[in-house]
Amino acid sequence: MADGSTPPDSMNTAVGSDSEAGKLVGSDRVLAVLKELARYPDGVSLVEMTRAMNSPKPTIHRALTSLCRSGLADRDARGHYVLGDELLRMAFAHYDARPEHVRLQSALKQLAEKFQETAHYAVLDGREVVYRAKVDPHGGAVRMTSVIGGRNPAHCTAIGKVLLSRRLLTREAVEAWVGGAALQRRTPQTMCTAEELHQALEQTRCQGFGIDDQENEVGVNCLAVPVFLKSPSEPTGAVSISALTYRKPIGALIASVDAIRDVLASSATERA
Amino acid sequence: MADGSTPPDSMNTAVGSDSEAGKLVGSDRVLAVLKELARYPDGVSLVEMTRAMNSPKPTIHRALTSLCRSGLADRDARGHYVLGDELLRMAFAHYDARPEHVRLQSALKQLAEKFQETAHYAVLDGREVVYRAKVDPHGGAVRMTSVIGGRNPAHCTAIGKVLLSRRLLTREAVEAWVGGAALQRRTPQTMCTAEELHQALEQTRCQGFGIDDQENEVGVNCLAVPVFLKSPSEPTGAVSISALTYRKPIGALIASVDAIRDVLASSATERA
DNA sequence: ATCATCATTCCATTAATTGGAATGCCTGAT
DNA sequence: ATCAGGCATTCCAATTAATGGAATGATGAT
Repeated sequence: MADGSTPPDSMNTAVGSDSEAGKLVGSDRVLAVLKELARYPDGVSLVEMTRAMNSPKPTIHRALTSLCRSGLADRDARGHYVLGDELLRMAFAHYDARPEHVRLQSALKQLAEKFQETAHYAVLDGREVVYRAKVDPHGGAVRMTSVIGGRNPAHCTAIGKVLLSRRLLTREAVEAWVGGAALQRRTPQTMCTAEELHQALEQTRCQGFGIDDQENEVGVNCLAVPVFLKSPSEPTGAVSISALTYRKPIGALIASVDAIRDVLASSATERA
Repeated sequence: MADGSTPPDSMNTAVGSDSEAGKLVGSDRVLAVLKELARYPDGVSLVEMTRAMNSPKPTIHRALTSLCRSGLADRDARGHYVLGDELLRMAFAHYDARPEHVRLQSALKQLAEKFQETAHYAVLDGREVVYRAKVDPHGGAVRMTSVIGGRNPAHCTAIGKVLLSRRLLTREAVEAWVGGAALQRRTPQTMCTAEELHQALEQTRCQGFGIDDQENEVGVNCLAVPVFLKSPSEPTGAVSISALTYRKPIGALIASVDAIRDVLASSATERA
């Protein structure tokens, strides 16, 4: 079983391919160690970390010592380094206090419970969406792998499409946004050309909600409606319901769109 | 409304009284900036941070730049610095992956739903308990202010008492643990002497669960049962239900203890 | 008892941090 | 349009801390 440590893969948005990075120094290296440390929920020994960062042992040792001193890291019973309570407290407290979350948490819970599916809130950041809040339903045997702070390409998610639909009004705008690089294909359904995307955005604009019919992951579909936290015209982000296709096909989600809007409306006024 | 920024108070376990700390340097200062940054959910400007840390502007600027470079901090629309998506992703992903959490998350959800009260999992760390997982019930008008990674004195919490009851077997042991410093009084009910505490631990040992009858906060009571994640004899931590006294007095909690144990037992076997 | 592995400490060299001061940039007032 | 004030950003020489190869403890397995 999970004895020692689990050096996982699959992470990171773009920048830091930790291992062989261009030799970071000083504080940057300490921060890189912190980020690497987060990848080992079971803890990691100094030598393992040394290998992962391929840096001399004393350097890593100092970095870890520094992290421990500030409470951002801790050592478990076996002497392995793990993320510290202080870091977790920091992150969760900050998260709980963020205005967008306090205003959406209850709505997301209601949605997750009502539909027994995962509810997300996410914002647009360039060509990707960033998940800012997430509520899982209760009993679910399967769980979404999404994580707060995690990302997905905007063009193949319901949230991305509904947010893009209000920004990319013309075919030219869509083409400019798509830019040189082709859109990543995630599934056979993914829309990978500016033309397809433009069509989809037109439709999204008309109906006022975005859908993702297994365009990001086979077997999962999604419906998203925009959320206006600041301006009444510019959405700050969008809320989505992600469902397993076999249990709740995209048609069922579309049929529920009014119910979703009701939940959002009622828990918005609740605070207003 | 929440225009600028909100420099809060009330935090930290012991060590870093940020503001006038003994002039940290190098990476330590960067980490201190990171911790301070977490206190401003609405973001903070460079000068504000400069004041908060009372350090020269360029230094803080470099620290923040460094944090941004690694994704641990970001800048919002107004140019204010906030905790970065990367930090949140890190913390939440790490949290989700921790063995103790994957094994308890579902049980806590069931407890929170069943009793419509907040369920916690916490471990003992010296004279305090550290909350490691938390699930709030749905509709609740009031919410516990506890945060994951947060702490409370062990002697006035149900979790602390049930865990201590298995470690401090004799009156002498209790006295040694209490040590010189008197136990902090949180409410009129708080047990502040070794004698009182020893009595309470005796009873806790007999009944196999710990209670906190408004000993930590007036109007809130709590019941905790130990959890054995590793060894079958030494508890790794404890799970508690925290309830508002007027809604569910301590007697009601005690009456529910078997139901609580059932939930824990069933979701333990579920994974075994 | 011996060996292997890992954590920790040492210290001269090296290279990065430091912070006072100057500059650039934006916003709002006149 | 112009100016003032507040803020972010950049400069640079002196200083100070980080660096890492090597030595030393600590720990546990054979």
